[in-house]
Amino acid sequence: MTGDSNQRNSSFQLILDTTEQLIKEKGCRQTTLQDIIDRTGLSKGAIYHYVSGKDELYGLILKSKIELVNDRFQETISKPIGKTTTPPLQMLTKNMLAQDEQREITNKIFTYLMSQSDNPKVSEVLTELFNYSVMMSRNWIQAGQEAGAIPQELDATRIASIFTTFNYGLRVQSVIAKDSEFALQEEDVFGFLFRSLR
Amino acid sequence: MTGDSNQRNSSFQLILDTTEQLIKEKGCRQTTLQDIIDRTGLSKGAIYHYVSGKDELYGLILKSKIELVNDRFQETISKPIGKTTTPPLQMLTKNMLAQDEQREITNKIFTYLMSQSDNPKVSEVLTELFNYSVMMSRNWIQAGQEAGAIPQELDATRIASIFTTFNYGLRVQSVIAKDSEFALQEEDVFGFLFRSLR
Amino acid sequence: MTGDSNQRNSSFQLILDTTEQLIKEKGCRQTTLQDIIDRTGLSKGAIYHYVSGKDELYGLILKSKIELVNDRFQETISKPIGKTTTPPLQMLTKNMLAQDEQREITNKIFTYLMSQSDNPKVSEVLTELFNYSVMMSRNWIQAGQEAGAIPQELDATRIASIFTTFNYGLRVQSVIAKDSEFALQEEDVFGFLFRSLR
Amino acid sequence: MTGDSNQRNSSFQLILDTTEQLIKEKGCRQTTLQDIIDRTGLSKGAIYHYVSGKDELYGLILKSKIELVNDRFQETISKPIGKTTTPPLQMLTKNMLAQDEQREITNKIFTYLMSQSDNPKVSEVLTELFNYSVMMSRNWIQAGQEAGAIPQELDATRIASIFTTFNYGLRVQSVIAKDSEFALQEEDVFGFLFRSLR
DNA sequence: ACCAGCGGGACACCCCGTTATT
DNA sequence: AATAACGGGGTGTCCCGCTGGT
Repeated sequence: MTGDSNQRNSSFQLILDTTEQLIKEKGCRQTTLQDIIDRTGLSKGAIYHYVSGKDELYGLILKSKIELVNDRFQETISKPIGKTTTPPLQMLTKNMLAQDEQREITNKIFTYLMSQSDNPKVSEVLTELFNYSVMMSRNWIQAGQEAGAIPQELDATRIASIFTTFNYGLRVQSVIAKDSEFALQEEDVFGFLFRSLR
Repeated sequence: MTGDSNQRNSSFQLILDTTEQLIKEKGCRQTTLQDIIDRTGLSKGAIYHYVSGKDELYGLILKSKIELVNDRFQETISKPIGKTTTPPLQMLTKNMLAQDEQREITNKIFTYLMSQSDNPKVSEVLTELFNYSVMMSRNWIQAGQEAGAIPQELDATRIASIFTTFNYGLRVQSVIAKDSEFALQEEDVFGFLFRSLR
Repeated sequence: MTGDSNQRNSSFQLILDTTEQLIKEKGCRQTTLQDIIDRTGLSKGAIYHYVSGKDELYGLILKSKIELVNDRFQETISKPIGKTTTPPLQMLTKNMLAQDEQREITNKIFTYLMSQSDNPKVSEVLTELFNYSVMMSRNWIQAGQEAGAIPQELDATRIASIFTTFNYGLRVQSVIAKDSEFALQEEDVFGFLFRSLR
Repeated sequence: MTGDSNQRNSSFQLILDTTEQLIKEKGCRQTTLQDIIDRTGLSKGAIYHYVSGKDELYGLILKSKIELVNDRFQETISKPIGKTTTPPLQMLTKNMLAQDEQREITNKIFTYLMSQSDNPKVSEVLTELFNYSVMMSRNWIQAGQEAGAIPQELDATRIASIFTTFNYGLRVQSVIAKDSEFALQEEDVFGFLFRSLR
């Protein structure tokens, strides 16, 4: 009984995990359905049974990644914050500039999907993601306001939009100008965030 | 001789213009070589004679667009600026949020190329573009500083990087969240720029 | 028990009716199992529980349609015929040239199955159908002979074969040359039938 | 020069001939592009270069076959006909009932295309073919009339339409009821044609 | 410099039928 | 009776390189 349920989940999860790994290794465009077939051992039909195509597959992975990040984030802000904004701000800064695997892969998928945004389904996922990001950010700011660390008079939604937009800018930068002499450093980003919250 | 050379140039320009038009109509991915061949009336060989493939072609168009924008920008800042930063800042704001054809098409190509950034040639073009944008922005800020409109003690390069990054964020936003309730408005962007320059 | 049986019948009938409707809307080839699944709300397994595949399903629908037509026909000829052959001949003519939904749909299924006649099961259904048509036609002619409307010396079976063959020809014509200037008109068909029965 | 031209023709012709052979062996539906690729040694791209798909390919083969048959027919009727209609009528009868390879293969392709007649391109080919057949038939009848073998007062076009339609009926019969006890025999068909021309 | 046609390989989408399970 | 998971194959289409001509 659970075996069956696991069987199903395991195939689907296998597709997700395998694809993620392949994206990590080869990038989105270079990862083909054939690659996924070869590595999962599943057939084309089996994969098509779970997802309606590459776009949806990538969208699902991106979503799950984002949700994972958010869960971690929620955990963090649910802990009591001190009087100063500095510690969480620094954490946020690091988050935005992180070059770890998670951010790397979400960036790859994100850029790939952006280039497919003519597709309404894709566009929808992307917009949804943007809104979700803003709302997450707003939650965090409001928590900061309640804790007295961020001025009450600031419009949390606006600041959240600005943060999110800037964050996307950083994502772009990390893709196209990773090694540029002009790439933003931690102190620059921190300063930007700090000034925005005064 | 010049006739011949002009002939070539005109063919080359024809390819560029036609492709741009096609991108406008169908998007980058949907535009095929066959489309370009059909509409230009040129042969595949002729196209490959000028460019090494679709990516390079798109890169060239993007470059030319950016240069065109910059030329206009340079013109603007070469005119004397008044004592207040406001007027040029407002212009900049409008520029960053513009939804006109020029920005639309550069966004399309930009997102397309970003998804191809595994290709070193593409990546190079993109980085070059980023650096170019930062340098342009820096020029503008320095001009502002010399005119006394922007405080001397600000690091022009850093601010330029932040502006450029934010600008890319806005580009992303205009692609994925054009109609989101959270999309940034003119006053938000203006406020952000203004605060950054104090 | 009967409830259960009715349940099954209703599922089976649902499949038949839904498929017929889909064929009417999209044609045979364009109608996919997925369409049937979506519209019936049944699963693939359920469908395969009742029929062995698309071909058999279509065959069943075709058969039921033909039987329905024949039932109506039998009814008609079971009524006493007058001295002249004209009225039933005209009716037959109209039948052969009818462009109504029934004939439309049988034509669609018929042409589809013909293209699958490599399949022995399909071939069998088709041959059966042909024989059935000839026999039906013969019944009618014999009734006419007994009534004295058709000369006794004619070989009913032969005439029936010729009628049936010609009828198939008309089916073909209605599929491939519906609007051709050369398409047969009612008077042509009537003349042909009339001359055959002298 | 001619070598180049031949090279092109030979590839194209190879595709046509190979496909015809495959249809003969496996039938239309069972013949896949892969089969054609394997046997011709050409690539999918090469085939796609010559034809726009299976439908067009089959249409081309059918057309060439029909034209070939017509050429032979034209040759025959260009020879002087005697006073009686019998000899050419018998030839026509044999033609209509022929079970030779030519008729076999045109039947196969014809039935296949009929099942695809939702496709406008296919439909067009089929209608064209019908009209062509009627016109060929009319030519023959008119020749007979001029030679005095067929009564002048008959409407050649009408008779031609009836012949053609009947011929299609015979094609259907040869596909679906080849071995039926009711299948028309030579004498039946001859009788039908003979009576039609009185 | 420019044209023309040929050819190769890859990929995404989609579909049908079967099997394991309940 | 009915479901979900799965296998495998087919088609259309694309991008790009090659060769020979002008």
